[in-house]
Amino acid sequence: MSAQLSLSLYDSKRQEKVAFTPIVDGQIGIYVCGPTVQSEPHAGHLRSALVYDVFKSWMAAIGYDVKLVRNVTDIDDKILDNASTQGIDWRDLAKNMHAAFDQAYARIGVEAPTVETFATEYIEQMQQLISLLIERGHAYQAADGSANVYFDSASWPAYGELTNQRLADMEAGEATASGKKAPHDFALWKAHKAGEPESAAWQSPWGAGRPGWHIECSAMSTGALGNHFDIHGGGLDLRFPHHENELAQSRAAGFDYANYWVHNGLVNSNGAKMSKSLGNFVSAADFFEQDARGLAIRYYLLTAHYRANLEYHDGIIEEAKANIDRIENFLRRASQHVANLDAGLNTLEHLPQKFVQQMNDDLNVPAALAELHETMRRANAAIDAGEGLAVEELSKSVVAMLNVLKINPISSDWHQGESNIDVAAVEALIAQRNQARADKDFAKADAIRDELTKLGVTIEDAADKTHWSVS
RNA sequence: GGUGGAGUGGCCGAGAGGCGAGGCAGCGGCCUGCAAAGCCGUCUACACGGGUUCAAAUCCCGUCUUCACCUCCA
Repeated sequence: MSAQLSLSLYDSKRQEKVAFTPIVDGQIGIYVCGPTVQSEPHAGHLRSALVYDVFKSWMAAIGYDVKLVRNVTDIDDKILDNASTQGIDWRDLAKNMHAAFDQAYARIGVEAPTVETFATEYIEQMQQLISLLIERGHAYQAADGSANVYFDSASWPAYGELTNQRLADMEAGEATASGKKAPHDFALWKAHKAGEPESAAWQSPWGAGRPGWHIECSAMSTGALGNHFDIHGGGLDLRFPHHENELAQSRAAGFDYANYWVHNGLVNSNGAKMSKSLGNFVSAADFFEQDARGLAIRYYLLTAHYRANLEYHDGIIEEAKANIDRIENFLRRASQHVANLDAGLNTLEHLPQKFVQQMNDDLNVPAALAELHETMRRANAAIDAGEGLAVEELSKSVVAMLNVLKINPISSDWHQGESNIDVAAVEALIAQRNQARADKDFAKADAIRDELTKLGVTIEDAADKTHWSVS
């Protein structure tokens, strides 16, 4: 039985872990809600993007042809507001923020999705979808004669099926505005408002305006993957109303839509969801200040299961760095015993069975990391015991696991960052120190080590030579 | 009020009826000129109260606490 047959996922709609079966054998189409490019990325954006990146690479590792579609919401109230506040064109704000996101993703090793869709490039499809919904009796133009078009939630009895809620039980919200029939009807098309830039309005059968948020995703996902696709993902906070509305309008339009829904947990700080008002907000920039290289950030973001919320506090990136150091130390040690360890080992044959099982079991990365550490421990012990065959096998397993998770510190993905260390000078000092050690002049040896420490150089005396690294 | 979660050792964090996940920090030891690295050991935890069972952190009932969503949110 091949590994790909045993992949299981927690489907948030069914609310249970289920065996995954693709629509087309050997292929997986995933749509995931990306960010609204209104301001700089934060810790949560990074985690979300990383989760689906790991999904994608794991599915590819076990033999699937994966098409990952991630959208960019580049037209939205907040974008217009923020641009207006900053006195710049909203399109420039969106473009700049999009670049900031891309850069942050790249720094933690998140690959570009197979396809990236932009809301502003799907206006045509959104309008067609809205027309279809009106035709089918599931949407209506506002009674006040404005260009607003709403989804008629009462016309769709299954509304609430994603999150197991009934309209009657939900909080009523404010009074209905702008010609809405019911409080939970949501905007498909929003009429252009006075004061908003002309560039943010598109002509439509209902009048000038712009799309509502939910319809964007229905149009982009089905546009890129077809009306029936495998997996829809996004942050836990998007389940309601965003995904519920997406599902309702897509089904009401006659689409099968997604077979599985997955939701990633949030990054919490002080036990609560980050927010600017609570003062527990962690930006991507805050992260990179602590780890310019990005690898420890990636490691940290992988330490919790993707569905669980992940706790952030000061020092936790340092802790992740300690793990990376341990991995790096191991690789340096192992490479003295095993040739070509840094070769592209990521095939299933080198992965421990337990690791494969854990990854297949709803992407249990923390448990897979436990297997990584366990294997490193055994490999270290084998090195101590001089068991060459075991050393080779275990070391290759370690490298294969690191490559699958893309946390291999010696991979070219993770350049050390620029350093102004004078290599020749460092090596000269080390040579002097080793001479002093040979002469048993330990006071001098220690003085040189202190000097190196001041330069930020950490040394390690092995049997044959002294290794050094920049901290 | 509704919906979905969570409470695990100093911290992070898996697991989910029996076999002490793992990491970080700490402590003891081996090794080493000393460090570092590594290994071994140690710290043996599952909110509370009942119940089921030969056996419960894991199942059942109840209680408490807490988070998310129902407004934009990854």
